Amino acid sequence: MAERQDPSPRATQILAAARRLLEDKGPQALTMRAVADEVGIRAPSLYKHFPDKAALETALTAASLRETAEALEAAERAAPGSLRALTEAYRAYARAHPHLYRLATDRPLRRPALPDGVEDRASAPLLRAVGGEAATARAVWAFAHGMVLLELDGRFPSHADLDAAWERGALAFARPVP
Amino acid sequence: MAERQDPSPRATQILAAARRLLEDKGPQALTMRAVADEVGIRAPSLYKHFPDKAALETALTAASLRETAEALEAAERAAPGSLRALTEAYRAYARAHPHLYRLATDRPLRRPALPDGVEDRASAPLLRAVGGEAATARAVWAFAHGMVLLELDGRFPSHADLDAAWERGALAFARPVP
DNA sequence: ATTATCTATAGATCTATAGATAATGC
DNA sequence: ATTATCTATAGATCTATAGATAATGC
Repeated sequence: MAERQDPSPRATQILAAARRLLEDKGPQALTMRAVADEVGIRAPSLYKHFPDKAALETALTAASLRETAEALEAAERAAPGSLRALTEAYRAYARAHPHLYRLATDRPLRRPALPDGVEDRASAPLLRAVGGEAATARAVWAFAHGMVLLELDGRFPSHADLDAAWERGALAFARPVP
Repeated sequence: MAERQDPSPRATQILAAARRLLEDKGPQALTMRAVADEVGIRAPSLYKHFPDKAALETALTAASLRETAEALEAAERAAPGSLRALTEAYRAYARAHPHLYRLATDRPLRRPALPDGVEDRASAPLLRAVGGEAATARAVWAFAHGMVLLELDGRFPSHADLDAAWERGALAFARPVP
């Protein structure tokens, strides 16, 4: 679903404050009160601009998916057809915005409240890189998502060579199914 | 780190109640009050058996990792060397215990409080199935983790053929790196 | 003696609404 | 007129500790 209308300057400001809080201090710091403080108004006033906290989170999710799409599109332009370039770009975006990445990807999506096409746009470069094989694109997506989460959570042994694991995955999916 | 001692019957009972709550109603239902209610005591009494809520969660995490290891070992026995059998078993365990799986895998680990070797035990069957290539084992692990989370969260399109994606991943990592 | 349990409660928060007041736009 | 903002507050919870009391084990 498309954005109903241009967001007001205040709404934009609120969203920026929410993003700052989330990115700097994590999801537990993203409270309506803290957002209001950051903007310089009282918490109840936020409800004139967003119906509830979930709406704020959905807007942040949409922004993150859009930026992921942009990062992948840029990687595709720089190295057309390279799966490795896409996984590198995906990893770099997630590491640069860990909390935002998690908010956007590590839970169910409120699809009806998202702008039209943002999901498709984010997955399109990957799908092109694997020659349109949907099953392969989904497998690569899962691989990259899993790598990012395990990496962010420190779940790999500290001595693990993560570059090698990323490389191995990109390589495994690069060759067409025999 | 090994369990300091045999858990008391009460501690076992508390853990079972916590698990029931988590599995049946999700993480937000796992409160000290609810656990106590389930056991039939008052919340403050729980603290005679577990130092805090985190200790309870860590015990649940350890149980989940142990069960995952057991499921993978069983799959390995049934179909030695089959990567596909392992990913199937992994998926089946996660789907049978979605909330427990998430608690155990989708966040940082309190390693010092875990029983010795439980992490290694869970990853060993995978490592064996890929001929001891650590990078490949980590890539497969990430793939499986990502698939499970995306599946549990309903992030794939509803028409997506998830069996095909799982199959594609197992196939991609089954052939040795060229 | 020691341990488990209980009552009472501290101490923190959160999201969101109601209703009044001030500011802005026609 | 309409919109944004404010104060006040409802209504929910949570985790965890203090200190008293009951039950159990030597």
